[in-house]
Amino acid sequence: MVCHSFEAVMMMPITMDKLAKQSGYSKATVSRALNDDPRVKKATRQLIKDLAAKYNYRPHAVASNLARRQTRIIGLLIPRAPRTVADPFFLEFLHGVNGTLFNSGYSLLVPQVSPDHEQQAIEQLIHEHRVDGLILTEPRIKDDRIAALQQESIPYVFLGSTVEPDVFWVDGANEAGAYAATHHLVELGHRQIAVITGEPGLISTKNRMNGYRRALKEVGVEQERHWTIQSDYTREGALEAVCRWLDSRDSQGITAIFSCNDTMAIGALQALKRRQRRVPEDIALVGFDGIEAASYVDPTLTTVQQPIFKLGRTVGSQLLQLLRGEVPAEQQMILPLELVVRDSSVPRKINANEG
Amino acid sequence: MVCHSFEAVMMMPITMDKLAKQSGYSKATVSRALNDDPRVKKATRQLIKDLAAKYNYRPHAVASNLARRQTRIIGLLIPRAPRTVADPFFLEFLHGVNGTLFNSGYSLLVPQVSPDHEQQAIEQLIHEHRVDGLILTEPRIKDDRIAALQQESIPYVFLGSTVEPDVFWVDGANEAGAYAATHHLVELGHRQIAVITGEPGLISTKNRMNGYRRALKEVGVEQERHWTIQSDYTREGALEAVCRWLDSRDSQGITAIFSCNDTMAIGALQALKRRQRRVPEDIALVGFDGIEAASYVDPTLTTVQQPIFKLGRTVGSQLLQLLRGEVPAEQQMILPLELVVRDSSVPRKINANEG
DNA sequence: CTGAAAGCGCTAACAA
DNA sequence: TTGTTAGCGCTTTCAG
Repeated sequence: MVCHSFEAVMMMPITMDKLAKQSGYSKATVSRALNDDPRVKKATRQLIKDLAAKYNYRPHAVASNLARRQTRIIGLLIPRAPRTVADPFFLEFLHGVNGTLFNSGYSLLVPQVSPDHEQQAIEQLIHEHRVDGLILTEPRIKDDRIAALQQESIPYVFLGSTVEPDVFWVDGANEAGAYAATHHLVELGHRQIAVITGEPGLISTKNRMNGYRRALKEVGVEQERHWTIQSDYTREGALEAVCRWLDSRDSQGITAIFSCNDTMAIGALQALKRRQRRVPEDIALVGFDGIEAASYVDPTLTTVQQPIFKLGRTVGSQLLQLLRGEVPAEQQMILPLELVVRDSSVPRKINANEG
Repeated sequence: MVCHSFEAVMMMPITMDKLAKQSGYSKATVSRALNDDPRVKKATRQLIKDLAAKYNYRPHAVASNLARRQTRIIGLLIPRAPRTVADPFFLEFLHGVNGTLFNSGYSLLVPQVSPDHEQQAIEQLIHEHRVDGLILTEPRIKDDRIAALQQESIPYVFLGSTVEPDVFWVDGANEAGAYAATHHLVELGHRQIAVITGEPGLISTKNRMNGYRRALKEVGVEQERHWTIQSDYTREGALEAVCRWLDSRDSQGITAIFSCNDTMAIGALQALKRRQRRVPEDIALVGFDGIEAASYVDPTLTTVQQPIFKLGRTVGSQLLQLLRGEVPAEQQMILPLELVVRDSSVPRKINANEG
């Protein structure tokens, strides 16, 4: 009994053994019938299935998994502190992944990995046979996880492009998206455009910075050192960093900000309000990701919309293919992004958008 | 092999059998040693553990679970469409639950249950031995799930109070919280206070409505029929419902709104903006839950703060106790809530809060 | 303190 | 088309 306070006196759930006895067939045939093995005669299968239904039989998932050498569980490793599963981007992503996998009978395991033990946690998940596959996020420029994973015989897919070749990944078009965002500001006449960066070392951060720089270079502007507001992809982090930046000389002359994600852009919005800067009149602001909150903060946030949910679905189905032993048509997939212009970059009267 | 493209030629992971052979002890002793059974001699245990470390041995979780008749997986059933795992409240709750359980070696399984198949999904999870315990949310006034669960010998805990006695649950003080929120509006001089309701049939909705009505009655105000804006706990739903309501005669004379959750309050905020009503000058607004967004929407949202994360932790630890066969000190727990006054109810100049 | 042996409930060769 | 027979890798009596 799992638990004393629950040891009700109930009939044991019926097992395949009993079902075999009852039906007069062998365990093997019962197993085949229930798994729709074409070798068993249609009539037999029907008979067995009816009996199973009658007895309300359910296969014991753990036993079946042991015999099949699988778990039907996928591990999803999401970013480490200070970010959490409560980051809206990852929630939506998780939702997409979960939908796809659950429909194929897989469940998601979301370990809480402490910052320093990620490597060890991965190894443990794999070696203890807790998962059939892994989804990893936020590849880093120098990413130890990949070398380690390549030692293992387990399929895995990254959310985000990797430096290493031969890795399956799905990503949004970060460089192009950041370019579009910055270019949008340039077209509005801005030249002195600051940037709020995410965690350094992440490939996504690098790609977005590259897009930002390309848009500036294109019009002959070189990014200045003090245009960079270093932050960590969190709202709190950006709120503080932007406040400090506004109080310093670094912010002089700046007329626009590109934020590497929406969460930080929302923090920036708060900082700008505190310091009495009007958005977009004093400083225009563009975010990245397209989380839901971007559409209802005030002013509404111009952003680069990622197909977050679809990223989740795509990652999920790539992994499913690998699990089935298929070779996905594409090893790497880049999904297009779309600039959504709202009030934080274009004053309301011009912008047709509704709040 | 799980997957052809991954059938690398790697050494099979070492099993307990080999470990036994290597150490010269039997499988039984090895198992005991690794599980810290006090019966094995200290020296032996050390020897075996060292060997295990040397060979980088990991117990096979599935095999161990089969023998132990457990899964170390907890099912978490969250609300059905139109709400999703992406609801900020549930994300934070999930985070709390996950933290507690993961530390004790449990993982969370979050099935995507289609609206009509919830009952069936629960039964399946249990009968297929996929989970050791369940966490359920949003008990309903007439809740079929409970009768069904009582047939099963599996521990479960609800987030939210139930009508049925003998059920383990953890809840915030909904009635008192709603009372405090409404009373706050009353104290500000409001008398015609509308309410945005969540899904009918949910106990939480009922409790919050009761608190709202009590605060009104206390000052001799009887709730009018047209003060009720029926919605569904979603932002989109509330946005539309409030727009319609504002366009109708029902809204005449109303000076304040109590929303049964923050997500809908944010929708209401959008609706009020669209219809050019100032908040709080024309209409004051109070939400419920205390999701993060409440602190950064404009105006910032007065709300009843639930200890969301703590609710998750508490539910998790109640369940853990049940799983260990212990009897929790309290079968039902009500956590206190706190009114957080922000700009949506009290004009900025009066309210000391910072944006 | 340790070992032998019997499962846990299902799947999968291999035979028939 | 079906049955027999071994497992999957670990835990757990029951003996010693």
